[in-house]
Amino acid sequence: MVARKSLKGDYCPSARSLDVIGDWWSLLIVRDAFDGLTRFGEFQKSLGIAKNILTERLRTLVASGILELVPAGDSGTRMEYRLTTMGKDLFPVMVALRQFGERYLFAPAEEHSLLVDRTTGQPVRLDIRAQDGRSVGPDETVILKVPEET
Amino acid sequence: MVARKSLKGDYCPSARSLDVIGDWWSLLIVRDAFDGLTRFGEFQKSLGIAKNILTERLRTLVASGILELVPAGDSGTRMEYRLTTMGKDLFPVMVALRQFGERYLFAPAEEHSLLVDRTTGQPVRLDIRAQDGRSVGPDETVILKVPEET
DNA sequence: ATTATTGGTTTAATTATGCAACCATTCTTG
DNA sequence: CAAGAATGGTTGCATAATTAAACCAATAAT
Repeated sequence: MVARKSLKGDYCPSARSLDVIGDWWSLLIVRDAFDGLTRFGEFQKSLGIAKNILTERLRTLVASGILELVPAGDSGTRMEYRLTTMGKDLFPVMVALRQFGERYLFAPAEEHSLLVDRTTGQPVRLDIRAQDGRSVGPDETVILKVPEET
Repeated sequence: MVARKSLKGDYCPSARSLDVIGDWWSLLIVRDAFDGLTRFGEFQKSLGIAKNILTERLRTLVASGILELVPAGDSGTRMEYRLTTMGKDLFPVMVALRQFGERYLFAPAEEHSLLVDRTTGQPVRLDIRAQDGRSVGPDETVILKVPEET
């Protein structure tokens, strides 16, 4: 392996996102962060990830601006990892993954965790809509490519 | 390494999704498939991925039901890889990744490809809404955990 | 008929990941 | 306040995953 390909320079926004959070563990860490976990040990226990890998991933997520290290409230010098605003904006990605998994990766009767509206307790929906409010799928959209710069 | 951890049995739908498409290349292949690519060589050229890895990933995506092999129209015996219905249902994941990338991973003046409504040419939006239509963010939702079975 | 393209497979080298052992600092508890 | 436990790592080694490059059979083009 020469080096894993970097997609930093790709013109496609999805590719750049995957460059930041597209590895095996990062989105699972982010999921746990959305779930309220903040401490190294919590992530490690929850994910069963090797500690050295967790160290590196947390460092990368902090460097990317998705997590930040803030002093833990418990009157000590310990720190905790929290989602930044940028990190919280991965919410739609998590919801989209969840929706896909719910639909295709569980047996009909199999139970699974559920994302619900805090106030009503009802499940939430994810929609992709045109400006006029129509719901659109992949066949109703086109990706406009930006021509190369000269 | 004993083996990369499998998340098949996780009760969290996001985790199961990541188990299927959470590796480094799969979503990039899916992105290209949404972009209209169908042939082995097209993916290989577009992604710069090693051919043996591409072989394995395509096979896995077919086995997962995200891609299917169909006879290519060009009067030969060659096959092409096409998104299944299940594969097309990854559309929201791709749009969410795109939206995140657009917001955070491009310089203000930097141009990027754009997903637009085919009929109007206007950009599309992605929203997460409660049943009553309110747009909800991470702080307005809770994940209900299914208790362990006894 | 000959050559080029497609769609791979195989091999060897390198990187990434995991596990276990270790360690310094901070908490807790008697 | 001393001693042990918990936290949050680091280090070293073994194994798995990824890569580039060479190779190859079947098809397509000339």
